[in-house]
Amino acid sequence: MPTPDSSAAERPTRSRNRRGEGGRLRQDILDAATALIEREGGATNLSLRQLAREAGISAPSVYAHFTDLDDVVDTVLNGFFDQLRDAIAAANAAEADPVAALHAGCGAYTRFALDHPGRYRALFDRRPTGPDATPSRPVPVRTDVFQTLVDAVATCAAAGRSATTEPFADAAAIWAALHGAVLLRLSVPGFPWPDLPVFTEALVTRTGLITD
Amino acid sequence: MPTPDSSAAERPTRSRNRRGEGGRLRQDILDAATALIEREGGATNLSLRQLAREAGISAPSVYAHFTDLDDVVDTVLNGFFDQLRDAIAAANAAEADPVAALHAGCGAYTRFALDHPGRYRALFDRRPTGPDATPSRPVPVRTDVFQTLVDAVATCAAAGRSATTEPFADAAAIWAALHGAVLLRLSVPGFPWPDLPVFTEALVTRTGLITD
DNA sequence: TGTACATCAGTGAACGCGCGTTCACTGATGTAC
DNA sequence: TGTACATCAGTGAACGCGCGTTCACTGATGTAC
Repeated sequence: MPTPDSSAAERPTRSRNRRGEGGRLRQDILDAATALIEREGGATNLSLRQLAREAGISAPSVYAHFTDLDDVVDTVLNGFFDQLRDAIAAANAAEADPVAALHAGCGAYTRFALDHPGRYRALFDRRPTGPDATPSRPVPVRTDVFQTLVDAVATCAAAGRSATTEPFADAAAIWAALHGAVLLRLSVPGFPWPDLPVFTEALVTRTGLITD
Repeated sequence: MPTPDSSAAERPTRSRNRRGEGGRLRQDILDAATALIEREGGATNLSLRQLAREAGISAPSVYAHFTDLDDVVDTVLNGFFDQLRDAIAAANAAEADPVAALHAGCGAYTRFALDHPGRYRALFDRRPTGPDATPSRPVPVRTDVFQTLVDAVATCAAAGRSATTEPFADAAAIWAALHGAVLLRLSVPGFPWPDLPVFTEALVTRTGLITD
């Protein structure tokens, strides 16, 4: 019995798709990218060869389905944004009371981030596209995800449950607070952070000027 | 007149230090790292050769003063933490009124972040050091910087100007909100963010349960 | 004052590596006759 | 039903590049005599 050849792990292990089913590799590549982003804690430093290895194919095979590594990442990130938006919307819709709905949506937001830290980081880890900077990552942050939050705050205000006079600004404040709360937890893991749900609820109540 | 040789730009241009002044290169390397981090918007992807190019020296020269690229980055980041802490402390100390002092400190925090986005990102852009992850960046976040904030909140509470019953937790909430506010601005530059000073003040007032 | 020498600051070439991308190719699968 | 062929999914080798790190070196500066 020969010792396992470590370079064999680099060889494609995947069995080929049947004719007409070549499109399945596309999904496999996206799944591999997701797994890799989650494992690496972000999309920075992701390489095409690493992705191919994860998917069990050779590097050039990626080009049959995507123009670029950026193309893969763009597609994956858009899927993440959809997942996040859907999670928030579902949590929101499950509560009849407007304040409970707001809290539920925000809770879903932070839960998504802490359950999938790599995904969450990848969504917001953009380099500035300044004059000198390389335009490496063109996908903008999908601000439609944020709209759910504005609506939830506005609904609270309409029901007389929030003292806000500027739902947009206050929703932005909540968003910022949620973002900071989860990112700091990820960046400073050794810190004695308070319990997240309690923390989030207090934060939303105060920042959103929620009243009983 | 020969056309400028583009590879000549890669050649070291720096004039050598005199004997006994070799330590000056150390500072030049740190300055180059700072410039590069600021220009690149973070310390991720910083390379030793790029650093040497920026400093006008050859790559191996770095080893005379640092064990590693990580060693350079660690040193620079610790300096950034000092700058941030000093900026907050100075703003804090300039105000006699405890609430004004808290606001001033928080204002200094967000100003530092937006004035030096690359520096700020570098401070908090840590990859998780999980089982599979490479332990590439060992510098922990310097939480002593955060202590200033806890003290400022506690001082407000002692003066009866904050309704907080948990200064630590509420200071953590303020920190998270500040962090999110600046990072989201950097990550989502196209968004119609409210004016930062106003935003920050409202955020601190609400999250810190500040009273008049 | 002159000179041989030690030291110091830093260089340049070289190594092996992983990368993105290209190109000609292979061989299994399905199809036309 | 059998067979020649087109297509499709994917490979493997090769390229030039930037990287971290090593090593022997160079040549200016200071020092001992």
